[in-house]
Amino acid sequence: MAIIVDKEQKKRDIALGTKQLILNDGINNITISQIAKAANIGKGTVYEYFKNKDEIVFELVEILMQEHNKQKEARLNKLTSTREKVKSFFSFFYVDEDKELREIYKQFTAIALSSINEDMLNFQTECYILYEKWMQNIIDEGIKNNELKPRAKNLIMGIFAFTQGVFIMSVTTNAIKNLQQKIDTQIDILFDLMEKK
Amino acid sequence: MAIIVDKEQKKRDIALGTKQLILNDGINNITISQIAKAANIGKGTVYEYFKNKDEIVFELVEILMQEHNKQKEARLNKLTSTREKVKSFFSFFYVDEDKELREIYKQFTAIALSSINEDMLNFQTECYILYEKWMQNIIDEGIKNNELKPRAKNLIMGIFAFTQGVFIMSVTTNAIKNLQQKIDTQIDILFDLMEKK
Amino acid sequence: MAIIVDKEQKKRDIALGTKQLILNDGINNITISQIAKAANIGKGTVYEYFKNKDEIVFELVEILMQEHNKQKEARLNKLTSTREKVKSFFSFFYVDEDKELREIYKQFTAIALSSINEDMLNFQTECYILYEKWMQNIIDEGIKNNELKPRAKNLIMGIFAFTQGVFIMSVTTNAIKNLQQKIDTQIDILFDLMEKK
Amino acid sequence: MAIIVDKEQKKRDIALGTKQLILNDGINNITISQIAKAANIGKGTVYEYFKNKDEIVFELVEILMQEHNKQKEARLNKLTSTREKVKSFFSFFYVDEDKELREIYKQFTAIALSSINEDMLNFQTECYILYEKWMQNIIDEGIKNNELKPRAKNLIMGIFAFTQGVFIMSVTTNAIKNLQQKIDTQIDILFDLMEKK
DNA sequence: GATGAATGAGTTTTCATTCAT
DNA sequence: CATGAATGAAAACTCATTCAT
Repeated sequence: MAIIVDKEQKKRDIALGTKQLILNDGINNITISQIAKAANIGKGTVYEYFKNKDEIVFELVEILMQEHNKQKEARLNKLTSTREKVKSFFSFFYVDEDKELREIYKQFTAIALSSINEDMLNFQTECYILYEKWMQNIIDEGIKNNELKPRAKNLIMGIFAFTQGVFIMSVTTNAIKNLQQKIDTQIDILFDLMEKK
Repeated sequence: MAIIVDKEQKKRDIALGTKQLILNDGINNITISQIAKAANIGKGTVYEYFKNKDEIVFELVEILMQEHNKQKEARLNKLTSTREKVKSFFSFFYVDEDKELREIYKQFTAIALSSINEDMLNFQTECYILYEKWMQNIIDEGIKNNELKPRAKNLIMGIFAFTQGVFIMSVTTNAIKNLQQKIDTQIDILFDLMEKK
Repeated sequence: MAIIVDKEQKKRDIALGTKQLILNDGINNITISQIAKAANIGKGTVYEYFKNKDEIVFELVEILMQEHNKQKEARLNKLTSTREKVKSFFSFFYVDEDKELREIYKQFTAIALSSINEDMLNFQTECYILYEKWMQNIIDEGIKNNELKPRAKNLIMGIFAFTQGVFIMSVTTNAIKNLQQKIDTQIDILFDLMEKK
Repeated sequence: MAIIVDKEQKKRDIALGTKQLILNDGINNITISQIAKAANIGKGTVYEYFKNKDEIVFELVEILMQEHNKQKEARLNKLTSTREKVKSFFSFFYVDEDKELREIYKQFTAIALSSINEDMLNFQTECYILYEKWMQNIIDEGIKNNELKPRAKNLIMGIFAFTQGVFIMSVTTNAIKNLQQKIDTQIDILFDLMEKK
């Protein structure tokens, strides 16, 4: 039992050691040698834990995602109004605190777009479902509190696609100057439709 | 006298020859050797026309984009209602006719996300501005025809981000089952708000 | 006849156009393309005049050498004392005026050391003989003028080897700080032995 | 445990394997492939030990230099008269025993002349300083033994430049027929001035 | 289990030379 | 005569993966 825990921990250590490497050089430009060195292990040992480089990145993203979700929850718990909660929810795309994860998310999305595989597809799907449910609960609570009209539920989901899209556009063009404002405005428009006056 | 070659045409030919290669194997998996073979020229000749592989992909995307825009215009001209025009405008993301360009667009976006450079940034920005103006004109016409309320203009622009985002989600997750319906529904919601009854 | 002259002139033009290229990038790093462009002719045309790159360098060195010798003669004619004439003779190795030719001489010597051929050998031999005779004449004149003892002739020739050697050392090590002083001192030592008091 | 390899020894082996290759084909005409084959290793392995071809040549020159210096010392120890010691010291430039090193020295000098770098400059400087000190000691001993006049020290150093220069001339021209005689004569002239009668 | 030395297939890139016009 | 487009051989270099210890 203890050994299994150790093995899991070592996988995490290797993956986490890769984080700075990715941030500095980009996923496509790092080598197994660098990963091994960053984790203070031999090159061959990397293969004891991962089948290939993509798996390491995958492990890293999973770890960071979990971490991020904990922080997200903590941040959300500090807020009371539903509007603020929703804004905080999507602040991932612009807030300085999430800069590193955002960079890795960008690179991970690039991989997903150019060479998706079953595992990544399932992982991304699970993530999406998790966030959708999470958002669902926030909205439900707002309805229960008499903050929002019941039909709010139907309107809010498009915001996922919008934020994702406007983020991609902000990264790949010069046309989106103030991302936070763009996202917040969109949320405000929706809430003006959804809130009970 | 020396052989006179239309350098621009030859660049186009090489780039177009690369298209099937990219569709089959993906940008990251093709070599200059393959590109040369596909264009029926020597490896060295490729370098007479392009500094590196990325430039070829760039050239190809530019050519296909121009082609696509001509077809887009033709399709739009056949339609009369603004609603249908807008739907047609964003049908790029699901219509079978644009499948190939969509695949290349995906891969190009992947490059943009993982290693953007000045040229790509400018190109993508120009594209975005072009499409925004185009859409602007469609809406303006709808307003002029008394089809739409004047404030329609302000509402429609978020649709770019939405379609982009929902497309990415449809490709990277299993959660988006019917992309066309998702996009059309969103457009319908907006038009129900914008149309004069 | 006129055509032959033209052809010779064109050869000279091509070679001279190569000079700046060599000074900037080094003989090993310039291409036929660059040479053709510098001479404002086509790449194929270069081959009408030269069999290969080495021949161009060769032609250039011959031209510059002739030019240099004219200037050398002019400089020497301005001087009266034999000692000053000898110093001026070897000032090639340090004087700012000859900097460019010195750089090309360096690179030419490098070629000679790594891959000498019959033609280069003959050319270098002729150069050496020319300079030896020239120096001979200077010394003879000094003897005729009763400036030098008759046996001076036997002593002076080692100076060729010395200057050549100390120049190579000044270029390939940090140990030779003041090349002019080193050369002049050596000449002074010899003249103190050779001059009639 | 992993295979333990004496990395330094392996570097030496690779470099030494390159020696015959250089002697046969010249530094500029050998490839990494050839070097790998000569050392009975894979191409990639070469890069585990050296960053590029120049480094290998460098390593080889350092090894051969050390070897040479040991032999030089042995030869010198067998001699008693200072004159003979000095002649032996510079016999490197003509003696058959040092033919191979001389060829490599030639090619190394060619590299130094055409594309010197910090490391080569420092190496060559160190070599020069070493030999200068060595010669210094030989002369000092001659003075202590009452063989030479004390001022001998000042005269002898020019011999380095002379031998270097006359060697270069013997290689790049046909004008130097008997190199050994030229060098020995020069040394004799100096000793006639320096020796106590 | 862990290691890291060894590998060689695979890729990019260069450029002197040719030759059809 | 002049050209410059086309070439492909040849070279450097990379790196994921293997495997003997």
